[in-house]
Formats: sequence, C-alpha cells, structure tokens
Amino acid sequence: MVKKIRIKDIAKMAGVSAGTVDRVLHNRGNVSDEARKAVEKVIEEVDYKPNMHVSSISLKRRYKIAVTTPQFSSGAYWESIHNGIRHALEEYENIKVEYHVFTYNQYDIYNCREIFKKISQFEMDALIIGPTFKEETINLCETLNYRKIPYVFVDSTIEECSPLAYFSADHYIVGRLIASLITSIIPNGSNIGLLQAVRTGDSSANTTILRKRGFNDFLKENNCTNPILNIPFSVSETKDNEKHLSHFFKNHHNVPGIVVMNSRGSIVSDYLFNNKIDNVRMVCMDLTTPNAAAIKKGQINFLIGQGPEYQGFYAMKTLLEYLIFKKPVKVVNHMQLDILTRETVDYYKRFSNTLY
Amino acid sequence: MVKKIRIKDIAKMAGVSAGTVDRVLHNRGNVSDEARKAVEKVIEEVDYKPNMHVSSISLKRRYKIAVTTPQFSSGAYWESIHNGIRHALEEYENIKVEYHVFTYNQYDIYNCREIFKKISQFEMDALIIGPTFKEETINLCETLNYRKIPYVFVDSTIEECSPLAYFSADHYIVGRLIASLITSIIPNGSNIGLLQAVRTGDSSANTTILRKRGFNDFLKENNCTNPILNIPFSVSETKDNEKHLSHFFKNHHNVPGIVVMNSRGSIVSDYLFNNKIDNVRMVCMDLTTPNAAAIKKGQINFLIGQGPEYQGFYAMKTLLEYLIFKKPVKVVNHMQLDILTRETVDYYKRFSNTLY
DNA sequence: CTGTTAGCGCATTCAC
DNA sequence: GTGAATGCGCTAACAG
Repeated sequence: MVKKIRIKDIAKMAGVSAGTVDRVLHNRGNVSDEARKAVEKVIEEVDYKPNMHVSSISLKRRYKIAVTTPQFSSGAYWESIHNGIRHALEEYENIKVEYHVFTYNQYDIYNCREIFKKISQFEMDALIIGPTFKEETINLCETLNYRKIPYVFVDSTIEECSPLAYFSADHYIVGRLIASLITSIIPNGSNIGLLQAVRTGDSSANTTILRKRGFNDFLKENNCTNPILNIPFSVSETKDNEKHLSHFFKNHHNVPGIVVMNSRGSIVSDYLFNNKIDNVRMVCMDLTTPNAAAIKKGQINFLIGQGPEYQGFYAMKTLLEYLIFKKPVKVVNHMQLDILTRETVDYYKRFSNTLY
Repeated sequence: MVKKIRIKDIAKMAGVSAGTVDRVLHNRGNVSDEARKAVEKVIEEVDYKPNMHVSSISLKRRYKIAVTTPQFSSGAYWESIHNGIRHALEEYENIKVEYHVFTYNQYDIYNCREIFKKISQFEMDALIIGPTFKEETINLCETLNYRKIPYVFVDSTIEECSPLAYFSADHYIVGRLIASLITSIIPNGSNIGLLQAVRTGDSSANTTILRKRGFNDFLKENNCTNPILNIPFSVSETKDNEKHLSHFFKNHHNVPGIVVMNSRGSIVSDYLFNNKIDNVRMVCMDLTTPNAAAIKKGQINFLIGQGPEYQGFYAMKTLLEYLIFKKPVKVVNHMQLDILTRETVDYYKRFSNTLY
C-alpha cells in the first residue's frame, strides 16, 4: 500500500506552497519559471494523480457542454446515446455543468445546416457530435478547430475531422459480423435479402458504406455464393415501405435470410409477421424498443448492439476528465459489439439501475 | 436543477445538529428515539442521498473484507472475478479497506473445509463467496449468519443460504442459450456432443445442473430431436482428457456440433484442431485466455461470457456501499450474457484501460 | 444524549 | 509571484 501523494506533499518536496502547485497543475500562470520547473519535476517523479472525487467537490468553475445529434423518438437508438451522456453527468453530480442539446433533422440537410450554424456561434467549452451529413459536419468542425473548442464524435467518425476522440462501433467489423451471423444460420448459398436504405439528398451514410464493405468482404473471403437481393427501403418516408416490401416479396419467395444494417429491422420483421411469411431468419441492428419486442417474439434471430449508452457515457466522461483534469484521451474508442438473442435480450437493461 | 440537500439542511429541518443526523445515518446509537424519528422522517421526505465522494475522503474507519473463491491460474475465469473486485476497490481509492483472499482447491473437498473453517473464525466486516461445494458453503454461511457478517455470492448462488446479494448469470438461461445457438448452426436433428464433467467427490455443480436443465428444456420445447452424446471429461485430471476425447471420436464420426458448459472448451477445440477433425461447430463458455485464442482461430463459433469482471466489480461495490452508506441492495443480480464471435472478441478487453 | 469542531484533499481567493 | 486562509460536504472525536 503506497501512501497517497497529495498536493501538500508535492509542495513540500518542491520547496513551494500548495497554491503554487495548484497554479502549475492548472496552467493558471503567475508562477516563476523556476518554481514551475521544480514543481513539474516533482510531479513527474512521483507520478502525481489528483483525486478526482475530491477535486470535483471543491471545483467552482462551471462548464458548458453542447450535444448535437439527429432528432429521435422514445426508445430509438439516439435516445440511448443521450441517456449515456446524462448518466455520466450524474456520476459527476458535484461538477457544475450546464449542457445544451441541439438536435437536427437527419433527413433534412437544410435543417442540419441551420442548426450547425447556430452551434458554430454558440458559447461552449466542448461539443459532442453525432454526425450524419458529412460536408456539414466537416464545416462545423473547421469552425470548432478555429475556435479551439474540443469536440468528440459518437456513433461514427469522419476522417476529415480531428476530434479529441470518438466513440463508435467498428462499422467494418459490424458488416463482417452480420455476414458471419446470417450465413451461419441459413443454408449455404441461399438468398440473402439486404435492406437498402434510399436516402434523399445525402449520399449513403458513412457507417452504411463501411458496414457493406465488411459484409461483402466477409462473403468473398469465405467463398459464400449467396445472392444478395436488395430490398428498397426509405428511412424518411416510412409509409412507402409497406409498398416496397410487398413488391419485393411478391417477386421473391425463397429468401431464407434478411439482414438490416440500420436500426429499422422491426419494420421488416413486423411485415413478415403480419403477412405470415415464415422461415425467414433475420439479423438486425440496435436494441431499440421495437427491435427488442421483435426479437422477444422470435421474429429477429440476432440483434447487434453498438452500446449506444456507453458511447454517450464515455464521450461525456472523457470530455469532462479532459477539461477538468487534463486527463490524456485515447482518440479511437471502438465499443464492444453485443450480440443479442431472444434469450439474452432481457438482461441488457443498461443504466436502468445504478449499473454503469 | 434542484439544490443538493446536505446534512446541515437535514439537521436544520429536523431541529437537531449535524452530529445527530450523522449518528442516525450510521446507526451509531446515542440518539434519543424522538430525535431519531424526526431525522428519519426528514431523510425520507427529502430523499437524502449522501455525497459518496465526500464521505469517502472524511471516512476514518477501516473495513476488512474477505474473498473466497476457487484457486485459479492466469487468464482463467476466476481471475476475471478477482480483477473486477480489485477494480471496485480502485474506484473507492480513498476508503481504507484491507481485503483478504482465501482460495481453495475446488477439486479437493477437504481443502475447502479447511479453508472455510479458517474463514469462519476470521475477523471481518463482510465476505464475498465464489461457491463450489454446496454443503460446505451452507455450513460457512450458517456461521456467518450467526456472526451477523454479511456475505455476497459471485458466479452462482445457493438456495439454502441467505446472502445479502448475489451476482451471477442466470444459468438456466445460459443452458437455453447454448441450445438455441448450437441448433441454429448445425443441421436439424444432427448429433450434439455434450461435454460431461466428471467431478470427483462432489455431486455435479449447481450451475451445471441448471444449465443442463435449460438446455434440455429448450430442445424439448422446440421439438429438437438431436441426439445428445455425452463426452466424458475430467476437470481435475486433465491428462485423462486426451484419452477420453480420442475414445469418443473413434466411436463417433458424425458430430457436427459440440457444446461445452464449463470454461474448458479450448481443450476440446484444441483436440479437434490437432487431430484435423473439421466441420465441427462449437459453443463454449467464458472468455478465458485459451478460449479467446480458440475463437480467434475460428475453432469455436460462439463463446458465452458471464461478465465475471462485472460480477466481482458489483459484488464489491455493493458491499462497500451497503457497509458504508447503508445503501439498499438488490438481492438477485443477473449479469448480462455476452455472445462472442471471432469478429467481436477483440472488443471485449474489459477493465483493460480506465473503462469500467 | 447532544452540539461543536477539527480535519479529509483540493480549488480558489486574498493579502503580502 | 507567492503563501496562507477559507470552504466544499461529511465523519468522528470531544466536550458538555
């Protein structure tokens, strides 16, 4: 048991007072070069780690953190991310942080531009971004870089930006995983239906591209000859989907497996259920409320979770610890991928109690 | 934002001093019935939640917590549980707790008795138990009940005992999950090899019984006709297993699926690999180091994780919060079940960095 | 039995 | 530039 080193100890070792040590630790200036060097040397030597729990109670500063993500409804994927963010705030209950949420319509590029413009001018210490539109996000980030405001990504990242960190699934691996799961539960070489989101305005989202690449690579590498049948699908115009689906299934009767690379799997599984189309195995994404219901009824076989709560949680936590304690951050943070089945879905009530 | 309620506030509202409130909060006695009731009433009304971070720095008391589990080697299942326990201790770094580890030989009932006897007489505030031998554990718990020492279980529980809480997988569900997974990846009605641990001395472990029941129930409910072939296997006498396995596979050539309900799956997968037995799908338990290697090489298809780190982590955390803050505890705590594949296993490095 | 008070480790303000 | 002093919310020892 090594004795914990306190600021006072460092002060004594460096031959200065506690106040000076604190000034060095927080870059507050008003310290002679000589004193600063002495203190830094000791800190280095003893590998000083401040006690965060204590810091946070005496901290007087207020922090202002903004969050921007697509709009979402209750039980949806993005809601989980926000839950995680709030959960991190609860962990640091004594730190005074006001946090502002800016949601944009992910199907309306003009709305996104408008919101991002507001954010560009918003006064804040840091920003959490759930990106959708690539160009718009890049523009926003450029402003942030210029204003020296740190930002982190959740859900996915964008190559051209330079976030402090990002928290997301490894979407390429997600694609491989989907391929691996579906091919393991349907006959060799049989048809696979693939939900093909038709996005208006924007080109296909970055996450989808990566997932598809992973999906195709897996099939190729494993010599899978399964024909891939695209099922057209609209994320924004949900009323059209009934039509798309019925059209597809009128023309295709032998589709033992269907994969959905976005979180709307339950729309398909509901369609299958309502139209009494049996014997279709499904692999879908994300533990949304409707997907949870579908998997419990056995309509979805595997659901892949990206740990959205953890993405939000760690994004906020990392940001706070960076801002307050200058804690070094890891840039790339790939979340663990959860594979859920009918049997295990009930045990995934994250953050429901005091669990992290 | 509601203003945080402090002890001082409660004191004022109850018309007493902070000292009295503290005495009530910690059951320290020396409080008149009248004062106690007044304080308790206010605490109830305002739903007072102490600030743990602050408590922990001013706390002077030392706590002594013991842990007993089977002996384990590096990278084994039980090691993860201990890692989780230590991790919880790190989170409460400023609380002075000395913790003592007692490991016993899970294949030697006499050794277990000996160790448990020592523990019965050990001076401590609480105990974490990883149970194996049923009767011995029941005896130990009776002593603990008598001595009014709270204890929690990890890995599994024992009906006859009355722990403060337990943290384990729902083993019945584990069995169902195993059945569900293996039947989904092998042809209908084909043979399933089942590793049958032969334990010396003790009757089959409780967890195994539950898992088997779940396994069989699933098959029955889903009208699976797969013949189940038992593969004899010794957990204690590992040298014999080579013999057992080769004997089994000499007599059975058509076994497309094998399930292992304990953490020794890699022994089988290694045997298959070394003897060039292909086309066998495997579902195994627990992310041990050898199992991780086997799944990465594609020799195991699904690995089920019971979150041992979390079991240990929450066991210790719950215990500390109960002891120190009298925080109410939930008795039944079923961990989430992780399904790992070759693709996702790399993202399950829990507690490796500062992630929880 | 009860109220008062001195710390716990750290951030911050205020004289020097 | 610097050290000393104060306060954060809570525990525990100490007078009464």
